[in-house]
Amino acid sequence: MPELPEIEVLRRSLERPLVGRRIVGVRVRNPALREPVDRRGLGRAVRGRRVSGLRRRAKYLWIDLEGARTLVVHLGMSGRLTLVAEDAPAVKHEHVAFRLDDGRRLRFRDPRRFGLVFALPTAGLADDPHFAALGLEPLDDGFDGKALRRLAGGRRAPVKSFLMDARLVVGVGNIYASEALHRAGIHPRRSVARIAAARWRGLADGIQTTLEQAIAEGGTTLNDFADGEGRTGYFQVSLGVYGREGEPCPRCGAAIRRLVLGGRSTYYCPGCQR
DNA sequence: CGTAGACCCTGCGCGC
DNA sequence: TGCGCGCAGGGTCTAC
Repeated sequence: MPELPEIEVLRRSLERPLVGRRIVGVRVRNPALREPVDRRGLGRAVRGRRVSGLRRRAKYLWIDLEGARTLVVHLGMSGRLTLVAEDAPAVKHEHVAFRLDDGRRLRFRDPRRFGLVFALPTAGLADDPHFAALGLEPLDDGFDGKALRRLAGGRRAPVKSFLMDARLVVGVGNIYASEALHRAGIHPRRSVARIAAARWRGLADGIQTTLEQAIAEGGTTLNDFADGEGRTGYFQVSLGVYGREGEPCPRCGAAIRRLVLGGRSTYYCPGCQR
């Protein structure tokens, strides 16, 4: 479900309603996420604290709290974080819920339970194992062709696998890797050892443009992505290749193909991606 | 070291 | 209507 644009859309949608609110209670209905939720630790870290700000790092949402704590949420594949009325009945797979001081509830729902919910001292975020080894943020200054080429030095992996390796570049998942490569005109299986400097520049641009457009369009809603207020995105309409096997390429008209790379479906245009 | 594959889990759509 | 299969936007771990 969620890649960088979806988490960024979520962050922006929750900023207004959450900042200044106090978390008055936490309910963990099922702690069996990708890593077990620490009931006591989570409650102690967040109960009674006011939200001071929301940040995004890679595909993680950082909810900063007064008192130097940060609530970390990762949506995994199927996670959703939405604000609902406090007395709204719990839904299936609502594993964690945060009660707020304004009569609303922040609901974490995640059928596949690949997501994460935990809290840390804010000062310790950078050193936490979840974040210490993360790669470049594509929307930060300094993300350009040069930086990518440097990262690729000595590697031979297919460029799509390279883009999806979070130790190198963060936030680019299965949809946007295919989309950015299509925009840049690079074949997903091309080895990073065989990409010239000018094409690295085009790829860096393609990644940024794709992610920025997706954010502007509210993210991609294939099945059920929605922001914090339940609004769906519409970037799926702008997808050039993802999920479009057999359809004509919007740029050159050739039939889009699907292949499997690293166990993930990969879409590309044989006409304009080399 | 870099890379490929298995695995975690539930739900959905498809063909039969 | 039901069943089995393949597939799904994440990340981590292991074996080579």
